[in-house]
Amino acid sequence: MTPAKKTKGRQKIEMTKILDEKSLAVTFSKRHSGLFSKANELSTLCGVELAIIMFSPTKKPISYGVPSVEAILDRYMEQLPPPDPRMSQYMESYRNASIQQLNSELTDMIAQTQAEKKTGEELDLIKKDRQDRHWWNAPIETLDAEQLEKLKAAMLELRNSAEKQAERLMVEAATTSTPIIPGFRSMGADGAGPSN
Amino acid sequence: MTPAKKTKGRQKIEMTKILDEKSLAVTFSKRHSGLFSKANELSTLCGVELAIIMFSPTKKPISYGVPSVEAILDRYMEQLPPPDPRMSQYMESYRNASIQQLNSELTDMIAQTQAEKKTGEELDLIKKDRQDRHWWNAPIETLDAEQLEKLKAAMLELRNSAEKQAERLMVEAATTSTPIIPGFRSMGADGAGPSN
DNA sequence: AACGCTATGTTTAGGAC
DNA sequence: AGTCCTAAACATAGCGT
Repeated sequence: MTPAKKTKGRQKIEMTKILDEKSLAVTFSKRHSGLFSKANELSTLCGVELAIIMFSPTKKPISYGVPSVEAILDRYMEQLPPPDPRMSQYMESYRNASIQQLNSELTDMIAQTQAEKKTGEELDLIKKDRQDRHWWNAPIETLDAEQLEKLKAAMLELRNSAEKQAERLMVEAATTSTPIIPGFRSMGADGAGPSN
Repeated sequence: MTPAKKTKGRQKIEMTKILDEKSLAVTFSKRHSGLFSKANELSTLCGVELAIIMFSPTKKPISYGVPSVEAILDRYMEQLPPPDPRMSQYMESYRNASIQQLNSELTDMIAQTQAEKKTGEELDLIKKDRQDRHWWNAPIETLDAEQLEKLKAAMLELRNSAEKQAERLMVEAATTSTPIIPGFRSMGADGAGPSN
């Protein structure tokens, strides 16, 4: 007998550009989310940091990144050409001084986030006592996993935008003949200025 | 009769970080190439330009890009999110926590910059050519005392923009709903992108 | 454009080289 | 780390909503 199949099921398709605009849109929609899903799995399974940037058929930029696209891009570009020695000199002191510390705090927080997830139920009890405060205003210990994720993401964003800002500003400082802050002379501690 | 299966076939695995270092390496190897393969298919089927950048478990950078990673990154860089002008009372505690620390360390670094200035002489000796495909890679001719002066100003600027960035990010983190796929960012989803 | 559906194509865990 | 193998898990084409 014939089971009378309801659909044709998945059909094999040729691996060339889809011409029909309609089905191209559908395929892109399905496959791009599939790709992101795969990326997410790879990231969580292997603890890997990655970023995907693409431009849809309608030229719209779509991106996915763990911990963030910016973080990956910055890290990727850092290791390409050996930057100017002077640049690394200042960036290094910058990183070693402030950013790295912020980074280590984040690392601890991230580790803590993992732990919190597992014992997430205990947190519900603690939360009740602190509801008069905004979540990010509360001690880390009282935040639930979701909130910690947001905070973590925010701080990671902050760290990377700070790094990027620093790079941009320092390049400007070194290449621009126009003062970044018109009228700015020096800061209190210095008072030296262009001494030589 | 028992068909006596030769293998267990594909087994379902838990979607958490793989602990066993051996199988993690294997899984990464298989899945990362699988991901690239999917990316390639998406690219050819839909004529889409995309780039994937990742850092392997051994921290090695691996990338895939059509037509090239650089092309995608450059194009992506051109559209950046505008800062959020409205700030609020939410930042009070955050300032007092992280930014304040960043601030003080920035101050220390600026002081350190003063010391660096003394060795500014040798900077003139270093003049190397290199590619400057990215803005922050632009050649830096010299870093004389006057430019160091500007650098300090830039540092102060950095501190300010870091605060503003922090405010924006924290507000976003506090108001944004949890994404289905952590880390997913579509230009249409967050409303920040200028799109085409 | 997103979601549901089913049948089928594709990927991959586990194991062996 | 790459390749081959099997069988089960998973992704998705084509269709309807």
